[in-house]
Amino acid sequence: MGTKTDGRVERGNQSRRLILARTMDIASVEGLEGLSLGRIATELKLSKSGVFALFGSKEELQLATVRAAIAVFAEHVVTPLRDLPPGSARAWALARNWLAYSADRIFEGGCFFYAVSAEFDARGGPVHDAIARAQRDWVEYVEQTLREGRAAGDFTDDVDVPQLAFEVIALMEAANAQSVLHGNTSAYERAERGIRRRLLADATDRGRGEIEGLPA
Amino acid sequence: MGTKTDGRVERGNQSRRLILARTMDIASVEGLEGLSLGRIATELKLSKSGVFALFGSKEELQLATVRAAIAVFAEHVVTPLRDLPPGSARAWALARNWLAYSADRIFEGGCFFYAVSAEFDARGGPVHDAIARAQRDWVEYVEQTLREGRAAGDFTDDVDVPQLAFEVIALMEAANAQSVLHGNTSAYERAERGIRRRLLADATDRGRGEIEGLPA
DNA sequence: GTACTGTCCGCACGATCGTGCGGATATCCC
DNA sequence: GGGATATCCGCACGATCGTGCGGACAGTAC
Repeated sequence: MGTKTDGRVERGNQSRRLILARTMDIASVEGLEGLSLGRIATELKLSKSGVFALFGSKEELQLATVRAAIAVFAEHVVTPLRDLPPGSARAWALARNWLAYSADRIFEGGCFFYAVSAEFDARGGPVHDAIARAQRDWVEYVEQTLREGRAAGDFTDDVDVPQLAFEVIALMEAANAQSVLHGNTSAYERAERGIRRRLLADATDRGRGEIEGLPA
Repeated sequence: MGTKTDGRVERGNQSRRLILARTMDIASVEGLEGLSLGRIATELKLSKSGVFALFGSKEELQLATVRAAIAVFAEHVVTPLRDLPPGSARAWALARNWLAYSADRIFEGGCFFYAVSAEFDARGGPVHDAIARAQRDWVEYVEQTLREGRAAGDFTDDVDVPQLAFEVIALMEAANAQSVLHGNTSAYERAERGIRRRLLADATDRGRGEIEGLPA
């Protein structure tokens, strides 16, 4: 449909995008509760009530920030795999993408979801639910990637996919946590080595070759 | 020295203990920034200025909370190992203690340090430093345990101790994270299985026997 | 043109925050 | 006994918080 773009709405969307770009970075460092309408307005030279009006409530701003972060995450970690065929090499690339996403500080405070998951994990409410859903979707995606790799003959038939996904994700998040907390990058190498070995442990000869043929 | 107990400071210490018992639980759920003097005073039926006076500042209260949590952590995870000789069985017991410490919700929001590390990892200041120090000490303790296990002949001579410690800790924290976020306990079994397998991978025949002889 | 709608602002509100001060009370030292 | 010290309180302060209201302004629909 040639829905004419409403100039007013478009201007609002631009403001929303500007705000969310900032709130994602703030939340990755200080958490979603650290967001304050007054502070955001001051930093971006907007009025507090203007920021408020664009989202309706603080909670809605937090939810919008989570949704925006999901899009950024997907863009950096998932989308680049677009053209890779299923297999162990794809799983390996997924892990490397994630480590790069964390190490490159796409979000100022490292992985956005590590920060906000720990903040909201033990609470209730819509924000917790949105984060929990995102985390579940991510686990599901990793498991899906591994299952496809098994179907392609790169992982053994009796591989425990949820177990393998759990361990791979654990190593990734630990690398992010240690790196952000101590400001060093050695954890990424450890995670990479651990993940590589863990994938190889459940790989078939074919799957092993797919991984080992790639640059370390 | 027969330092007579001053009734005044003893009373103060009792109040401090009462307060810290509450702040540790609050912080494990809502973070150290979620602590508010007014709220604590109301919950414990104290005056806000009284709570304030006992710690001097909010930051000092946060630091005292971290110190108290370190003591609780050590009591549940480290102290029970007192009588176990060095070896792979000791390392395995350490991991199981940690998983029990998390699963039993010694702190209301799961592992205290997972919550506050994620909260303060990307910030500066004394609280960040205290948390980072605690984390470093913990990693150091795990590595020490593994080194002693190697010296006892339970792990291979060429075991990469920091790498092994990193992976074991990663699995523990991932179990805590997933369990608290989603309210299920299956992650603990996954972590246990993963840690067991990971320890066995670097164990000698002797070390393997030590672990496998124990109840699963 | 008029009527409507969405963005954005200025201003004010009640609540809560961390902190400081003065004093009441209890305990210790001499 | 008197003087010092530590706990704990009531009260008030300035700051910041999320939220609501009324209006200025711009773009849309007719």
